[in-house]
Amino acid sequence: LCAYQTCLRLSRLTTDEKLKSAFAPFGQLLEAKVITDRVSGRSKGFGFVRYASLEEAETARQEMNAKFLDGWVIFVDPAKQREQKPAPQPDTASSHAGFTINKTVGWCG
DNA sequence: GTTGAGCGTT
Repeated sequence: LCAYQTCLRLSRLTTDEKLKSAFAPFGQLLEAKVITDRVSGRSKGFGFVRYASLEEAETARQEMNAKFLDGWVIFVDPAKQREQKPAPQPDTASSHAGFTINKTVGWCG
């Protein structure tokens, strides 16, 4: 992975600009987004920020965790990937030696 | 004008 995502629990008054301006000086902010409700179009009360390296995310976490933002103490936590990995199922093809038919796996070209 | 233990529209 080339980026570290961070989940933020913040005030409803906080917007993307406030989030970006609040977490920008701590590192290279690749993405700063406040989750808003699709129906009401207002903030859900949390957002996400993505940094280019881990130390930047750690610095932002240590500097902005449990700090005041828009009159509200926010929480900074590592976020889970939105794209969860498909399932790293172990291939049992090589386990059954002898019964393995020539399965075409790994044809990248 | 509302708020808090958790996770998002590409």
